[in-house]
Amino acid sequence: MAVTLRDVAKRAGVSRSAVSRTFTEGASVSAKTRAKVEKAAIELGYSPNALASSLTTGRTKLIGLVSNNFHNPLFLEVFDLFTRGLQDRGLRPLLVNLSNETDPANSVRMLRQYSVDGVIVASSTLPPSFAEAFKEAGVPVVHSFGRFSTSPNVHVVGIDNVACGRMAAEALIARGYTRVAFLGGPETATSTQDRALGFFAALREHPEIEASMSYASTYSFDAGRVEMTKLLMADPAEAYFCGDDVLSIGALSAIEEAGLRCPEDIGIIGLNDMDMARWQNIDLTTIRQPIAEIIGASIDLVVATIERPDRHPETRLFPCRVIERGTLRPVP
Amino acid sequence: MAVTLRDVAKRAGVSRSAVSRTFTEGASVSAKTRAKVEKAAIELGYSPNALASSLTTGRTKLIGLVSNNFHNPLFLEVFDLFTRGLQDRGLRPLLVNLSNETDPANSVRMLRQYSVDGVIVASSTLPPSFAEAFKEAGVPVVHSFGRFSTSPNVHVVGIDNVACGRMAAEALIARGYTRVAFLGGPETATSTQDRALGFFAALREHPEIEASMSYASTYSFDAGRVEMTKLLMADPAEAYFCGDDVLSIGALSAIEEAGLRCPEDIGIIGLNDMDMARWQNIDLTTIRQPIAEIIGASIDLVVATIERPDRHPETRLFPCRVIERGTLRPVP
DNA sequence: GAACGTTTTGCAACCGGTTGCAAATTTGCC
DNA sequence: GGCAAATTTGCAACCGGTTGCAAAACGTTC
Repeated sequence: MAVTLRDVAKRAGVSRSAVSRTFTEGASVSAKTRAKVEKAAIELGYSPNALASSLTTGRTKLIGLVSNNFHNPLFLEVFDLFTRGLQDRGLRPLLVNLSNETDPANSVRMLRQYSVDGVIVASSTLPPSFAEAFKEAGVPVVHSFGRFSTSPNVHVVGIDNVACGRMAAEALIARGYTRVAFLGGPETATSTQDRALGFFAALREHPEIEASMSYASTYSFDAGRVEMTKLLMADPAEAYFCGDDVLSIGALSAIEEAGLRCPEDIGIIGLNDMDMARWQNIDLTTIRQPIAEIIGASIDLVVATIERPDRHPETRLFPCRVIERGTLRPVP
Repeated sequence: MAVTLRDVAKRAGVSRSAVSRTFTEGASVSAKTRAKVEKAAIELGYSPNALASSLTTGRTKLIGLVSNNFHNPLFLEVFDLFTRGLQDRGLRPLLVNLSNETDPANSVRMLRQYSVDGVIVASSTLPPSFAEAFKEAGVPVVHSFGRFSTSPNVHVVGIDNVACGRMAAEALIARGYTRVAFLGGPETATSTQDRALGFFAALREHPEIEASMSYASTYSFDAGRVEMTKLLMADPAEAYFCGDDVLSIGALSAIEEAGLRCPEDIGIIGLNDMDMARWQNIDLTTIRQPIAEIIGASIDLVVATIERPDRHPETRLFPCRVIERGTLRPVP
């Protein structure tokens, strides 16, 4: 069925090497044989077997794309950008859905079996050790949306979540809120931990402001709604920094359901600026995370690491900024 | 760096064949050598190279997952289910993002280079010819969410869009609307064409009901909002069947923006029942498309076709049903 | 212990490519 | 046309596995 190198060689009347060389960049072939080979290849509908060649070259152009975020609409944008970015560089994404798994062993084994050239871990909830497991197995790896560290063991690309927490606090303070709160994602998510850190650090400089904190069980609409409903029954704060946009939207829904209005009764600021945040019926004030830049840098970094595996681990952080929309009252 | 069959064989003091056989299901190895080999394999951290073995076995366990829907939140659910479903069967998804490409030639070539065992085309907008190109290239293929045909050339799994259009019309009629309309997706999408067909077929049996139609430029929030805004400026219908949920949400936003209420002033019924449709601040009445079943069947079918490539093309359709929520007035 | 049937084993060829090397061809120059 | 240098070519070995086949080892039975 499949047409191979040998078939083309026979038809073109040349050796197999000649055929191989016409399909390898920068190999030594005369114009004449190249023409013969190309003609035969087209006639037979030949295209080289990438996996067979990987055996000798050691490169598959396969990149493992590992994620556990298949319920946050932001990640559709993330997958879109990753797949397009990889394709543009001639690389192929092998997608791994972690679901509830947190042990890297299986993923490492599987991706090594497929000899991926590199791995991108795209998750803001997995611990650094997850990506490190790939490094230990000798697989070039980049942790996208991962936890910032000054002395990282693996490449990390993302944002400074501590700074974002601080930025959120300052945005609330600037708008004159005096009773604020952080409604975080899951307590175990590194992103939530860091955002809380920054949020409360900023507030420590403003002792006059009352602050509290609670956790949603996941980064999801339902969890945000449930948690906010609970908060509304007690004595809610004037404004909330929500762990991310989808959590914010859940909270907004709870507020509306309770017959309250946003921002008149309660303010909300999210984080991510996912596509949906600008939908007019949501119109969420949020902190933009520059995902296109993060993803571009992640791909660049994994490619660079494939070329020089001993490259020193690096952290690349991108600045975030507040996107002013309709869920916080304006700065006075 | 990488540890190979030969290393394990040497350490275990057996032939390479013996090692290969201990890792192949149902091969003939004595308990004694198996134990020796496994011990050596663990000590060296060996796991077999899936791509090398694919050379002789002809199976890579790689499945091409091709889609052009990276902006519709429904497809995050779709990718989640596909990746999990494939993983559960020991298969690996190689993701292809079509973006604006409609010519299958590139995808076919690329996926053949990677010797995928099969391909799943997940799209409700691509024409049947797209999936057929894979079949012609000898690659087992299933078109998920594809156009229903009584004499298909390739396997199709999805819903009967004509029947859904009819169901939508009947739902509106049953609720006493007398001026209705279809706000479709892009005119070229097969799903929109078929839904329109069914919608107007049902209305032909009710000549007393006024009906009209328009197209949104894409299946997206913005397109739905823009189109509905335009419609509201003229003389809008009492109720709209929108091409899908995300279009519906855009339309809802436009309605709200115009100071109108739903369902009091205008009714909306969507299609898909994506996760977001049940969010309380959206609460969209819609027609549920059973995506988990569709995806499960698609995987089963591609696996079956890999085993018997000459399998006769088949259409598997799953029934849809109306999910009653808050954007249509109740049945009297 | 011999004869026989079963398992298990290793050899060697193969899957579809790549690549170092030496031989063959071409090119440039006088 | 002759010669040296440069380019192109094919051979053969290899990448990391699998597998048909014949030989070797094993287990039974008498």
